[in-house]
Amino acid sequence: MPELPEVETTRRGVENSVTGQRLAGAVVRNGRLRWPVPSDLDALLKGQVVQRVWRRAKYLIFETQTGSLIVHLGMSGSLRVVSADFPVEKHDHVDLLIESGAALRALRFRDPRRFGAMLWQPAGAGTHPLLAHLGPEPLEDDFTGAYLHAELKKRSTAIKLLLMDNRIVVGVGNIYANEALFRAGIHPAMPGDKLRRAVCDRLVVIVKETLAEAIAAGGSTLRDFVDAAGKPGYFQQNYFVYDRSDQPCFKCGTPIRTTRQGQRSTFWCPHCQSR
DNA sequence: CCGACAACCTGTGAGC
DNA sequence: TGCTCACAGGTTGTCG
Repeated sequence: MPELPEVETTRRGVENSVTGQRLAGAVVRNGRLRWPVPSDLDALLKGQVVQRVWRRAKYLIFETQTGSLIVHLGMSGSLRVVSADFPVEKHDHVDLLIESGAALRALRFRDPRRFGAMLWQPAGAGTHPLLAHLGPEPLEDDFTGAYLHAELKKRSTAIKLLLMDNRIVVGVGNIYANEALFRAGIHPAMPGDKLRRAVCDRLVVIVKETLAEAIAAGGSTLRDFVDAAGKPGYFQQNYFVYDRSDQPCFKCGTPIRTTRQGQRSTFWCPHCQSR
């Protein structure tokens, strides 16, 4: 489920419910995620006030006075604000308990595949090894055509794999790598060092636009998902190429082709993405 | 340093 | 229906 737009939508959906709130602790039903959830999570969080909720790459960071809780949604994770007595379902592995007057609420972490993570970092979260060596945020001003061109010059790997390499830029997952390359007219197998500066300028703008559009769409269709009793929805998205193998390209009608790169599915239009 | 790929885990849909 | 297989939005770790 989560690419960067969903993670950012989740952040926006939960931040008002937890910022400035005191935590009553945590309930860990299954701590066997990507890495073990700290066994003393309840004690670590009890009494802490959440000062802000921010995002770095696809990590959500709940900052308190004594440290930061780092949350990753993996492939299938979600976070919702529910009443603490709301019935627990099969893959609801962790509740972060939020004191809010008389009613106890929970920030409930669900993750069927358990590729997600929940880690504690006593100092600033930026010093955590997982966050220490990440490339720029795609939506920030330091992700520029000049920067991308300089990075790609060193590499002959296929551009799609480089776009998904978090040392170069974070937060571009499989869907948006496919979509951005279609929009930019770039063949996904093009070696990185073959992209001219002007093409990099254009690709950077397109990556930003593609992610920003998805965040806007997620925000509009998932507005109340944190309060909903049902499972969180996934925003309706008209993909140009993703998951459209053999279907006609929306621009030229040529059947969309599919292959694998780096053990991930790649979709492209052989006519529109000639270079 | 780089690239290739195995691994973590459950659910779902296609095909037989 | 039920079985088996391939694949799924991510990322780390290991190997050559």
